Amino acid sequence: MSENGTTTALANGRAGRAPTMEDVAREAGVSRALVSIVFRGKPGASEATRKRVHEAAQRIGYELNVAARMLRETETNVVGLMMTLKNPFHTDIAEKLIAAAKERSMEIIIGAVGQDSAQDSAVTMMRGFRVAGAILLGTDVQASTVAQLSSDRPCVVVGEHDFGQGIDIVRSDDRLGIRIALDYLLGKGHTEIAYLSSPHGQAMAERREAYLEWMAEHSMEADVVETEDTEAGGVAGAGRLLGRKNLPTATLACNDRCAIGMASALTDAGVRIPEDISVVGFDDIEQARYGIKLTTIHQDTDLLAETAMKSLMTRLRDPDSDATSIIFPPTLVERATVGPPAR
Amino acid sequence: MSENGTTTALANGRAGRAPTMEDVAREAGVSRALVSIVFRGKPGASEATRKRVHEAAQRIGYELNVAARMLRETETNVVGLMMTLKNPFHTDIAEKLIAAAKERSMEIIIGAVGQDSAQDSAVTMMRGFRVAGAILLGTDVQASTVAQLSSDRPCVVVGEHDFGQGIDIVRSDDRLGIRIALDYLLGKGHTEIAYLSSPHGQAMAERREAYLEWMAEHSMEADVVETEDTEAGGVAGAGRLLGRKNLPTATLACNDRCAIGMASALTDAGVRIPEDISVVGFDDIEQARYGIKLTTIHQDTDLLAETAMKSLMTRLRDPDSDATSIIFPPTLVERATVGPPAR
DNA sequence: ACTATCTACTAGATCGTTCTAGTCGAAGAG
DNA sequence: CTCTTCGACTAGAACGATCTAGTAGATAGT
Repeated sequence: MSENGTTTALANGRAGRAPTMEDVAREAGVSRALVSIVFRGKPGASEATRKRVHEAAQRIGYELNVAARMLRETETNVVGLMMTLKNPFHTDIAEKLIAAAKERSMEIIIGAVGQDSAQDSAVTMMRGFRVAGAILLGTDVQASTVAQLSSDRPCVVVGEHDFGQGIDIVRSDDRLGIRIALDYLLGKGHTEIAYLSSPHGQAMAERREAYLEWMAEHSMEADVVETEDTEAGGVAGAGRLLGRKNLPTATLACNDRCAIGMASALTDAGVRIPEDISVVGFDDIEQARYGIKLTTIHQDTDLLAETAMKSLMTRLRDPDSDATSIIFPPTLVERATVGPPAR
Repeated sequence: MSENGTTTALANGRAGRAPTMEDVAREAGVSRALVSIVFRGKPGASEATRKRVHEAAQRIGYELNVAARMLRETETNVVGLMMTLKNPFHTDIAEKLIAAAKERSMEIIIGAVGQDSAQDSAVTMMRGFRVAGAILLGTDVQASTVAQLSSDRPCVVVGEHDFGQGIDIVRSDDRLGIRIALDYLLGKGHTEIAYLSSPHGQAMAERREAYLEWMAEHSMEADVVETEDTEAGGVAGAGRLLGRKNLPTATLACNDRCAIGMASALTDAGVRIPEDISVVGFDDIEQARYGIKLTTIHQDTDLLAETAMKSLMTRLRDPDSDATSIIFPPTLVERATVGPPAR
C-alpha cells in the first residue's frame, strides 16, 4: 500500500481499524500469505517463523476476521444449530454439541428460535452464513425449515421424525418410551391413566399415538388431555383434570416440563403425589431430579449429541452417503412420583 | 464474466455455488449495485425495480452472503451476547434480548460459555465477527474478558458489578435484595439464618457481603455455607447443614438454582419446608414457580433485557457518552417456602 | 555437474458484497 | 433555452482473508 518509509511507522495503526494480516505480516517481516498459513496451521512454514508470526499478532492485538475467512474459504467448518433457548432439553444437548464440535475444531453458530418458533430467521441466518451443515433440535421442526436448509447442505434432526430422504435423524424411540412408562404404571396396578398431550411436532404426535395404541391393546379407555408441552401447559392440563368428578389414578405427560407444571398445580390443589395420583414425565431434564423428583423416561443427551455430531461429520465427508435414522431406546428412571393406585 | 450468448442460460446456475447478487442482477436485468441497494432497503431504486429484484431473487433461491456483507460493511449491526446456556436466568434474559434486537433490526450472535466458563472462545468469536457491541450476562464475567472486548467496542454487563470506566452496567441491587429477604425472614421471627454462598462473580460476592453486613447490624451470628450457585451446589450445601447437630430455622440461598437443589436434598432427608426450615432464593427463575413454589427475590428480566439493549444502543450512537450503571430494586415474591421458625 | 525433490516462502487473483463516484435523462427554475 | 437539481441506475474499487501458481535455495540421487 504505502511504500514510502516515512509513513511506515504509522501504517500499522490505521486509525480506528482493526489490524489485518497485512499488519501482522509487516510486523513479523513476512508475507501476508505466510501469515495465513500460520493461522490455519497448514504446512509450509518453519517453526521459527510460526513463533515469530504469533508473537507479532499478539503484539499488535490482531484477531482473525471471520467474515473475510468465511467469504474466501472453499470449505467452511461452521455448522448451524437451531434450538429453543428456553427448552432445558435443548440447552442440555446444545452444550454437549458445542463440546463435541470443539473437539473436532468445528464452529457452531446458534440460531435461536423463540417459544413461538420463528424458524425462518434461524434458516435465514444459517443460509446467510453458508454453514456446511445444520443440526436441528426438535420440537416442532417445520418441514419447510428442513427443506430450505437441506437443499444446500446436510441436515441432522435431533428428536423429531421423518423428513423424507437425505435427512439424518437421531432420536429416542418415543413409542418405546411411552410403552415402557405405561407398562411400568400397569405393573404398579394403574388402569386409569390419563395422557397430557402436546400438538407440537412429530415426536409428540408419536408419543400420543403410542399411548393410544397401548391403551387399545390393553383394552383401557384412552384419556387424552390436549394441552401444551410447557410448564404452563401442565398447569392447564391439571386444571382440566381437577374439573372432573374424579381423577385418574395416574398421568403420563408428553414431557417433563409439562409433568412438572401439572404436578405443581395438582399439589396446589391438595392432591398428593404419588399417594393420590401418580405422575410420569418424558425426557429426564435436569430439573426432574430436584424438588418433585419426577419418575420419567430418560433420554441419553450425551449419546444423542455425540451421535448427531458424528452423523453430520459423516455426511460432510461423504455427501452422497445414505441418510441414516439412528434411534436409541429410552429407559425408565424411577424417582418419587409413582406409587400404587389410590383406589 | 462469460459474455457469450450460448452460456448465458447455464451461467446463473454455476455448479455447486450458491447464487450471488450478480446472478440476481442478471435475472432481473439490472446492475449488481442496484440489487445491493434493494436488499439494504436504501433509497435509490424505484418501487417497480425493487419488486422485480425481489422476485428474481426468490426465483433463483438467492440468499444474501452474510460474510461478504460483514466484510465490506463499514458499520455492522451485529451485537455479541455472551451467556451460559444452562443458566435459566440467562436464557430468560437472552430470549428477551433477542426480541429487543429484532425490534431494532439488529443481529445477535451468541457466544455460549459452558458451566466451566471458557470465556476466551466467546471473546474470540465476538472479536472475530467484529461485533459492534457486546452484552455480557454474568455470572462470573472475568475482568480480562471485559477488557479484551471493551477496548474495541462498547460493552454492557448484565448482573455483574464494576469493571472500571467505559463499561455500562445493568443489574439489580443485590445488596438490597438480600436485605429485603433477611428483613422478611426476621419479620417471620427467624434469627438463625444460614446463607448458601457461591464463590463465582461479583454479584455473588456482594450478596454474601450484604448478608454478613445485615447479620452484623442485627447482632446475629453469621452462618455462611460455602458452595456453588447450581442445583448440585444446593444439594451439597444441604448435606453440610444436615451434618450438624441442629439446623438453622431459615436459609437464604445465593440464587434459585442453589435454593432448589438445597430444598430438594432437605426434603429427601425428611426435613419439611417450611415447617422445619424456611428457604428463600434469589433471581426468581421460571422453575421457582413450579413444584417447590419458592419464595424468592424477583429480578425483572424484561426490564433488565430492555435496559441493557437501550444502554448499548445509546453507546453505539454516541461512543463517547459516559458509561452508566443502572441498578433496579428487586422485590420479594412470597410463595410457599417460608413459615414461622420451628423452634 | 545435472536434474529432481523438498521446504520455505511470496505475488496476485479471487470470494460476494458495499461504497464511491460517477452517468443519464427528466423535471423545474430562471 | 440553459442551468441546476433530482431520481434511477451503474462501473469499478475496496474489504481482508484464502487459494493458486509460482520462485529461490537446500539437499539428494545418478
